[in-house]
Order: sequence, then C-alpha cells, then structure tokens
Amino acid sequence: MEETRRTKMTKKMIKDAFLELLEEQKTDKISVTDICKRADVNRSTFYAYYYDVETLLHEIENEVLERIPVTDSLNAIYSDNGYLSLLENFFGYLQENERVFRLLMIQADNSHFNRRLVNTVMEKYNMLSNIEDPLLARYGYIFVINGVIGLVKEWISGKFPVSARKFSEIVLKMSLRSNQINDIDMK
Amino acid sequence: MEETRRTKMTKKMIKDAFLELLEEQKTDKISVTDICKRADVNRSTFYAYYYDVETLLHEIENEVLERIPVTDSLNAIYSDNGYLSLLENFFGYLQENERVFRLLMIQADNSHFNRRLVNTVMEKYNMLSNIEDPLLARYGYIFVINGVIGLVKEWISGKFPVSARKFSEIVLKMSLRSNQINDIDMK
DNA sequence: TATAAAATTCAACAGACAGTTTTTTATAAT
DNA sequence: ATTATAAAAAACTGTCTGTTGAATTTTATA
Repeated sequence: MEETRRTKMTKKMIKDAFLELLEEQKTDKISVTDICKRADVNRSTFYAYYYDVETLLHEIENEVLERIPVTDSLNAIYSDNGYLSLLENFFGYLQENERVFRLLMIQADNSHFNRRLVNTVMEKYNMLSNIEDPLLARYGYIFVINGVIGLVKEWISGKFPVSARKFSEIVLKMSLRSNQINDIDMK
Repeated sequence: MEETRRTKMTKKMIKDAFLELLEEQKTDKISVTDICKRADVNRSTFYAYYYDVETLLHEIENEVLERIPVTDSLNAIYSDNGYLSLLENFFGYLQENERVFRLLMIQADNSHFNRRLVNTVMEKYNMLSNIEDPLLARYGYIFVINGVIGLVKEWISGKFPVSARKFSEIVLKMSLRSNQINDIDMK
C-alpha cells in the first residue's frame, strides 16, 4: 500500500487515537476496536496497516527514536562540558516531546521502549564505561542505566521541576559516582 | 469460603499452574481458561477464589513479601558490617526462592511488584537516606532504587554468578557512592 | 469532467475468552 | 448415613479478534 497524503492522514488518525487512549489506560487493555472507534476509522483499515496493537506501538516508538537529535559527539566530549551538552541536548528533545515520552515510558510501563531508548542514546552519543572487571563493568552499567531511566521517569512525572541543563548535571554526577567502583574485590 | 485442606490444595493447584504458564509467556497473555486447563480445575472454581488473573498474581506476591526474613535491624546496623548483613540476609532469601522472584521480577516484567518489594525491604530493614535538598534526596533515592532493582534482576538472570555476600557488597557500594551527591547545586 | 485506481467502509463470519448463573456430582465431617 | 459444601459441568451473553468479499468513496490524472 502506498504512502500517499491520504494514507498518512489515516495512519495519523490511528496513532493519535491510540495515544489518546493510552492516556486513559494501559496498552494491553486497549483493543483494536477501541482505537478504531476513537479514530473514526474502520477496523479493516487498521488491519490494512498494522498487524496488531503492538505493531502500532512499535511504529510510534520508532518515530520517536529516529527523531532523537544528534550532536557532534566528539566535539562535545572534548569540550569543557564533556557529556553535559550531549545530555542536555537529548533531555531538551525529551522535554519538547513530553507527551509521547510520558506515554511510552510511564503510562505504557514499556521497559521494551526504555531499553531501546538507552541503546539509541548510547549509540548516537557514543558513550562508554571504564571499569576493568567485566562482571563489575556489566553491573555498573546496569545500575546506572536503570538509575537514569528511573530518574528520567521521575523528571517527566514531576513536570520537569529542574531545567534540562540542571537535570543533565544531576544525571551525570550520579552516574559517574556510581561508576567509581573499581576498588571492589570481585574474588 | 473456608480455608480447609481441600481449598488450600485447589488454590495451590491454581497458583502452580499460573507460575508454570508464566515461565512460557507474559502475564497479560495468560487467560483464566489457560490457567484452569493447566490446573485441571474448573473455571467457576477459579472465580470462586479470584476476581481475575491480576488478583491471583497479587496473592502470590503477598505470600513472597510476607515471608521476607526480618533480622534485628538495629543490631545489624551498629555491628561492624552495617547494612551488609541485612542485605546478605535478604539476598539469601531471594536466592532460595529464585524461581518465584525470577517470574515476578523478570518474566512478568512486574514493576508493581518491584516497587512493593523495595518498600517492604526498606520498611523491614529500616533504611534511610542523608541528603539535604528534598528534590535531590528524592532523585538520589530513585536512582539507587532503580539501579538496585536492575542489579537484582541481572543477578537472578545470570544465575547468581557471585555469592549473596559479594552481591551485597556491590549493591551497597554502588548505592552509597551515588548517594554522595550533596555537592550538587540545586539552584 | 469523466474515469480508473486506490483507499476505505460495510456486513458477516468463526473462534476465543470473559464473566455469570444454574444444576449436578463428589467428598469430608459429624 | 446424612448433610453441608467444594468443585465440576453446562449453558448463556457479550466482547474482541482476525479475516473475508463486495460496495462505496476518494483521489489522481488524462
């Protein structure tokens, strides 16, 4: 099926309806029927574009992830502020797209999306760790990732009580602190 | 309805069947019908005891949480090892009940249970933070909680590559490190 | 503006599951 | 052996799914 102006509009209606419903209830309670009623679109039309609700959710996720802004990582890293401006850049994007991030990260309780988000950010911004013991490195990584995701969810839930810049500082500081764990004896 | 030997047995059949099914698929894909087929119990019987699948899951959660061992917190805190033996105690319990923790924390992707678990542990072991700024304290708490939950999930997934004792050390160290953030300027 | 192509609607289908109710069967306790 | 009751069995309504094929509307364009 071709991607004409019309089909794009129809898909947008479906996506908007889904996000609206997501404001009210969890993903797994949202039926295809619900979505189509809300979107004022026939159920057959839904199935013309999406295999199921999960596919639809996945497409929305993709669009958000693809639009994450890329800054010149190397430049940023070797500047005075290090990762700070990278993070600020990303958190700014997140703030501008509050609704969809809130829905995907919190309302849908979508750990699948959270993982993809982290991977995408780490790849785009080329981030790495410096811990020696491989298991400890893994644990350090996991600790920080989960901590940061938790922080981001809280930042969104609290309606951004601090600026993207300040939030970046907090995230960075907490992450670096808990990465200073090379002195744990893994034997 | 009375809690006789018979009814207890029936409920156990249902719970076991549910946990078995949970090994194979996510919670929201498990139907009452599935459970009853597996438990060899009539669907009406299920509804005699549980409102729905979520209620059943909740009862299983309760049983696990109630059985978390309590040590004498004050004693432990003022001993040489501080929180270490408290954590070791809990992680030992977790290790002994690997299956159900794996199913509840990982397979069911049950952030609801994770939150209850943290609260229960914090309450039972009387743990607290020492950060001044209230927002920063909250963020520190959230960072650590999420980090630790992530670590625990990884520890379970990896089939306990380190002992409960060693794991407690790691968890404690990472948590304390990332709590040393009083120097962030929240203005 | 007519017309062909494409997108969407419509109506109907079988299959699955959720809850609920009513009736029957099995069994534990006294 | 009788009785209370847990459990099973069966039946019913309603909702949702995924899939049809035909009818209709919209869109592009010749």
